Amino acid sequence: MPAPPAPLTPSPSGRPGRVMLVDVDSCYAACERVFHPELEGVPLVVLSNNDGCVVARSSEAKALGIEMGVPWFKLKAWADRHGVVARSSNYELYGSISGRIMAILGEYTPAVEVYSIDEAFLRLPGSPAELTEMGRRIRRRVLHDLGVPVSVGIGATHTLAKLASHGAKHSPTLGHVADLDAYRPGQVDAILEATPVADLWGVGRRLDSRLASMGIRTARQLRDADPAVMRRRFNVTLARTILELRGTDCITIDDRDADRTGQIMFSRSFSTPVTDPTQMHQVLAIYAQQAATRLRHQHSVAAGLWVFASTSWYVSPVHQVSLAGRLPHPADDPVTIVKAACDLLLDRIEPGRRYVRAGISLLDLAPAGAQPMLDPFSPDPRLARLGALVDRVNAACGRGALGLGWAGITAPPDWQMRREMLSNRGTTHWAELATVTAT
DNA sequence: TCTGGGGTCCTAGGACCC
DNA sequence: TCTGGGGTCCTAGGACCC
Repeated sequence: MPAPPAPLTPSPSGRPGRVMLVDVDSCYAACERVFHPELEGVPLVVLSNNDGCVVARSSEAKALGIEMGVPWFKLKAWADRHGVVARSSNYELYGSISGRIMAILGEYTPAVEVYSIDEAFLRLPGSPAELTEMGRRIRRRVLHDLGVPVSVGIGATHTLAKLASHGAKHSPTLGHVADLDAYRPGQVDAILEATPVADLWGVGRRLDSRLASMGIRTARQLRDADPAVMRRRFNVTLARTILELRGTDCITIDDRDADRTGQIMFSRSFSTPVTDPTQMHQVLAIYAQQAATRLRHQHSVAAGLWVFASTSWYVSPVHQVSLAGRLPHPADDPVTIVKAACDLLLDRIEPGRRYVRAGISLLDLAPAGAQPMLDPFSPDPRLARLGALVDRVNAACGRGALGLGWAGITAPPDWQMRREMLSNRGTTHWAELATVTAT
C-alpha cells in the first residue's frame, strides 16, 4: 500500500486549500467491469430500473453515438448488431464500490465532501504542482486497489474544479488530472471562452436558453457578467456561479450529516401496468415498507408523507393521483406508514386505469427519539419494536424475507421491476462472490 | 408491448400574527 | 371615498444535479 500523503505547504487564501474533484469515469460501466474484465474495451451500457433506458455508457458506447436516456427497446436491435453489451443497474454493487473509493479518499484528507455515488470534493492545501501530483497518486491508487478509473479536476472553487475535471476527462494529454491554476490568466480566459455556458455546473437547459437570448453563450461571457444584475434577472444561484468562476468560493456541499437526508422517496415503474386497487394496495404495502426501512436505517422518524400513482406520460390522457398527509404521530414503523399511505391513495385509484408507476415520499423527517410524546394518541411501543424486528430478520435472511400484509407474500408480483441483465453483487453477497479458476 | 429514480436549493405567494 | 405594514412560516413548483 502506498505511503500516506506528505504534508503540503498551506495555501495563502482565507479558507485553507483549494478544491479537488475526484470523479469516477463512466462509473456504472466501470463497476460492471470490476468482476468482468472481459467487458474491457467492449461498448457497454447500463439500463435504468425496469431495463427502461440507458443511464450510463462506457467510452466505447459513447463513441458509437449512444445518447443518455435512450429507451432500450428502441436501441436493442441496433445495439445487438454493433456488439453493445447491456446490464441492468446493480445499485448494490455500485454503492459498495463507491463506499470503498470514499474510504480511500478519506486517507488523503478528512475534508471529503461526498457529492454523489461517483464524485467527491476534497479540500487540500498545496501548489498546483503538488496537487497535480497528488491527483495522479489518487488516480493510481484507486485504479490499483479497486480497478476503477477516476479523473481529477482542481480549482479555486467547486465550479472551477468541475470545469477542470471536464478537461481532465476529455483531453488525452492531461492523463486524467487537470489543475486550472496551473495555467496563466490568458490561457484560463481561452479555456472559458471555449466552454459553452451549458457545460457549467448549475446551468441547465432552461438557463442556457435564457442566457443565450441575452447573448451569453460561453463561460467567459458569464464570468464577466455583473453578478448583481444577474441576481436580479435570474436568481442567487446564478450569481454564485459567476462569483465561483471568478475564484470566490461560495458553494459548499453540506455533508455534516451526510447519512441523514431531508426526504426519503421510494418510487418505481411497473413492468406491467397495475389496473385495480387490490394490486395497488400491494404496491403501496411494499413501497411503504421499503421507505420505512430506509427511514430506520438513518435513525429518523417522519411526520408526513406524500403518495402518488400515475398512468404513462406517453399515453394521453395522463391520469395522476397525488396526495399529501400527516402521520398520526412521528413514526418509523411499517404498520403506521403503510396504513397512512393506503388511507390516502387507495380510494382515489380508478379501477381499469393502467397505472405504470407509483411512489411514496416520507417528509418532515427528524432524528428518532427527539420528539416529546405529548400526544394523547401516543404510539403503541410494540410498533417500534416491530420495525426493528423486520429489519433484523431481513438482514439475516435476505431482503423481502419478512414483510407485513401484502408485502409478506413470497411469489414476486407480476408488476415487479424487470432486471433481466443483472450482474452479481460480488462485494455484498456471499452467494454471489466472483469465482477464480486457475488454468 | 417496452421511455429512471432519486435528491437539493430557491422563490413566490398565501396564511397568519401582532 | 378612505380601509397598515412588517414579519414568519408553510407550501407548491421550478430548476438543477447525478
